[in-house]
Amino acid sequence: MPPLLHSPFINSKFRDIEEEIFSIISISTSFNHIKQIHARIFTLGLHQNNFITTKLLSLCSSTSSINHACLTFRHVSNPTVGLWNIFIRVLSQNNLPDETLKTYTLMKNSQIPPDNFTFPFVLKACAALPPSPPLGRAIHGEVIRTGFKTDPYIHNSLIDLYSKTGCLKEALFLFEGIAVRDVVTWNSMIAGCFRREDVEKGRDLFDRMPERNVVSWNTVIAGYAQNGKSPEALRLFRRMQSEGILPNEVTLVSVLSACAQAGAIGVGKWVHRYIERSRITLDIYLSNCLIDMYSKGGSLKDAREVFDGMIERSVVSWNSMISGLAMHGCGEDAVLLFEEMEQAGVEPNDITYIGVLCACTHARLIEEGRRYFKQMVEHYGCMVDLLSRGGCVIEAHELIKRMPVSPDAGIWGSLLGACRTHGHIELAEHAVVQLLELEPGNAGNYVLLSNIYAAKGHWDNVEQVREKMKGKKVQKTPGSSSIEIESSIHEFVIGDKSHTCSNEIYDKLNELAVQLRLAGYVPETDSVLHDICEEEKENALNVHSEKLAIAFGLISTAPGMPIRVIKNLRICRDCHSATKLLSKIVEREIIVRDRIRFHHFKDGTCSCKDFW
DNA sequence: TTAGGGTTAG
Repeated sequence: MPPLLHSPFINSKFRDIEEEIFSIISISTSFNHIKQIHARIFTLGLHQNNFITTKLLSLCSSTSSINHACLTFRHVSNPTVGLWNIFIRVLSQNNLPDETLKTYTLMKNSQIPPDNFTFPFVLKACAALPPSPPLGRAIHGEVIRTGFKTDPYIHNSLIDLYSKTGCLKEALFLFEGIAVRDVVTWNSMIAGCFRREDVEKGRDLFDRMPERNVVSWNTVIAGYAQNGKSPEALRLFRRMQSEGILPNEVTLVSVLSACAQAGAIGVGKWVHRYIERSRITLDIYLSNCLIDMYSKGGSLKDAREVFDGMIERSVVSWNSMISGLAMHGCGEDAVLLFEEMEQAGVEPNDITYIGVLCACTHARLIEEGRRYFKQMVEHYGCMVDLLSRGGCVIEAHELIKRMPVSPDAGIWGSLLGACRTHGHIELAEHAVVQLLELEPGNAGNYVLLSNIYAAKGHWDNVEQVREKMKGKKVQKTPGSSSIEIESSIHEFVIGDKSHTCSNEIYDKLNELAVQLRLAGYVPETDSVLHDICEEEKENALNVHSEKLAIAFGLISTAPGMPIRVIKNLRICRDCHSATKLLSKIVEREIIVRDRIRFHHFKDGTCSCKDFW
């Protein structure tokens, strides 16, 4: 890089020294430039110059040269309130809440009273700190004492603070309490509602707001996506487009995340093409989302293409690709990629380890799993899952007992799931007792226990569990399956007759049932929870949501086209064996994504090799 | 100089 300050062009053009420095700062882009400029400022004795220091601090901020910003600020003997504010802004915007608050205290100790520009950044820092409610309230008190509570920026910052720290009531109180609300006020409040999972309230505000900008749309689309309501997120995205609002990078990140959740690869591909032909930068967030969308949509090849094409990768990029490979049963490739990641010097985090252990679980790499586990003692939960699903239920339980920390619900859940597969009633009851203490409202735990009793024919116990569920007002998550046809998501629940093509779907199902029987299919009725007769059990199995989605897929797509179905829970054993046979009968590849992994059914077999 | 929206997991 050429030395900026010795450029004859610059020296001759700017006689006035202050103006020269200012011009150089305005064209500088790197830390190297800053060092040169700073040396010159010192030589010329300009380090007390407020105007120049202000510009230099802003440059430090935009190049993330925080240590240099501290150095610069420390050399000013009597900083003005404006300079304090800029320094506080640099710290706050660079995600250093502790330093921000320390500097704020230092400012007050130097007898410089804060002004309306100080508080927004101090409040932002409060929102980023864990013990923030009391701290935030203390600063709120100072805002009131100093008479700034009506400042619109500060008011918005307070709403944002309370909504980010879980005090939605306080945020709403402030929101309701002002006469003039700008678009930021509304956006902050809506984001707060979605963050606290109050989707209805967030939507109500969004519908009522007088004027919306791209951030408003992004907030509500992200809100739905993050609350697991991807079809609504995608609907809003379509509405946003029909209203002529141009999406930006942030919009598309949430849209892709919704596509990944819903397995909507058609919409996802459209977004990918949109990015390529628009002015949107394919940044690291977007690339990561594309990887996730393609792997969850069933196209590992496209995911890998995006990953391989990335110039810069974050830990999230590696995690998404590793989990993608694991999800598709490519355990060895996932492990290889993990090793590549370590060689690239990227520090793995807990999510990486979860991905790697999942890869070992799905590919039966028990020994490798044990080896990696030694590197990740804190990830006991995954190890319990690996052992449990591999059939080593007792060993898994022993491991839980040996754990140096209290096992969480996930660990007991893994053990319970394995007990179901391997029929360990006593251990299952033990796991349920632990689980119900940790998460009394989770219906899944009751359902698993009930399934174990049902599989063993202990109907009295099934009834007891059902009564307990009723008594505690626990509701089971209904199983549902969805399929994307021409960019629309069609969702089915068990016995669903609400679809407009319902008659055709049931005709197809009946036709398939006959073909299945002829091919030697025997229903696995122990997948049915209820205490009903065998024939009724068969009927209940026939109308499972995944079967409805597959039947709809068959009648809505051309012969030979693959069928992709997304299920919110695990695929049941009966649907698994029926789908294997179906893939052969109808000569189609059927790809089912369940809650944990993919099943690629082809020519009568499944990629999971009946182990999942 | 001043506020709001983004990715990966069992």
